Amino acid sequence: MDTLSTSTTAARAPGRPREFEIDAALDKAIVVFSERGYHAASISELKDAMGLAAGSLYKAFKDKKAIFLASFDRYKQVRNALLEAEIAKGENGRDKIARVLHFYAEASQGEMGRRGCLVVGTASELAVTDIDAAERVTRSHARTEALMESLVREGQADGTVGAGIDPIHTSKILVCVMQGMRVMGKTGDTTGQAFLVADTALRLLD
Amino acid sequence: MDTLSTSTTAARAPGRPREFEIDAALDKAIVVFSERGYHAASISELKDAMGLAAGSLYKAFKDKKAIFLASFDRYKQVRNALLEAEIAKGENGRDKIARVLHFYAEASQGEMGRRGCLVVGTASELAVTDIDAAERVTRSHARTEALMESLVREGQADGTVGAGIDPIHTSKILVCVMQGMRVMGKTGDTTGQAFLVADTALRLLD
DNA sequence: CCTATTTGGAAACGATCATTTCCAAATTGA
DNA sequence: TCAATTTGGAAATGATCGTTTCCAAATAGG
Repeated sequence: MDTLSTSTTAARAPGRPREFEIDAALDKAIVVFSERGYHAASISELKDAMGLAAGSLYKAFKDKKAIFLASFDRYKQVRNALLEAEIAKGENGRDKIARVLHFYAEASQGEMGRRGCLVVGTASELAVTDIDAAERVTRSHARTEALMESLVREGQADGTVGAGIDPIHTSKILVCVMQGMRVMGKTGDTTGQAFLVADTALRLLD
Repeated sequence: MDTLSTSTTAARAPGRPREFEIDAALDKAIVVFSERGYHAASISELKDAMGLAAGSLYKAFKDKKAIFLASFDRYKQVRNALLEAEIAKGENGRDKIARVLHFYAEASQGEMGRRGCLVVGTASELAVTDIDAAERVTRSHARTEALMESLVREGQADGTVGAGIDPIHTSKILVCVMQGMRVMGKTGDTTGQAFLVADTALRLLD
């Protein structure tokens, strides 16, 4: 609701001021939702992780689903910011694509890998039964696909990606590879394998 | 437990005989678990879908988790049989790999796509918190990876797959692509796209 | 026919779930 | 200083969950 006012110096609303930061609390909720899933994450667990009383939770959010959707949006915002910072370091189209793949490979390993991707988890557990969750997943996939397509075209323009490949088909398979890496990361096989997958995927750009 | 005795003509156990077939009931449970997930699938929902009373369910299975694991094992058995039948139709290594990718592409579309893959769902929802589920997911991934690796080597031997590619790296990325297709299928985008991904993935074999 | 054993199925069970209620505390505007 | 408003937090609420209990029905062995 008033997420915007946290970044401005707006006149404070009447009443006792909130004693916790919404975004910091959501960052804790993201961990719980990611590794336990939506249904297994109880309010009791969430409030403990977020350091809040149940009453305070329900004053900040309408219900459990609202907590989840806010966590999802926060997750996407944070991850997108990190991803774009990584892409900005790239020198050309191919290098930028490699950085995206490595970004996902990194997230698919160790503790973060076992924790899992909130988008993949939402697609698996909620997309069929909840339209709001499904819309967010669809939007996320579409955005990632559009990003990859633009990077492929950038690579073709600067000569680092083969002129003969199809940007649309290639962006679709790259998104599949990234989602698949996150699935594999949940059972955390031996470290380093995700980077092998990422580097092998680059062959699709030749 | 006595899954074996159903296929033999063993002397019947004492007591009233079971009036339903375990495998047929599990096939119904697979649908519920796949599209709702483990935690959202209630016993009430499962017994309705399986056409059983709760009491009968608990005489056939120890608890909800046992129903799930039996469903998972049944799912893998059925899908593996179908997949191997499809592979058997292939004329060479590359053709067999194409058939595997198309098998997953087909499953990633329409109603079956929305229903989802029980392996992917289990990886997302249960792998972190349940060791029995995690072991099954890991075993499934390992098996699929070994299968793809053998097909890559077969293709290299018969000349339909490039001699220079790494069978291990390539099998890993192919598994990622297949898992990723199943994730994308949950939000069921426009039909036919999964097959484009499958065909594009074949470029990894050149 | 009799006992032992197992199933089918309805009803009951305690536990846990998401959510609400209630009251003291903290703030704003008048 | 005095309403009005909002939060923090503990306790209570009703619903639903997974599971068990209970009894009639159906089989096998003797």
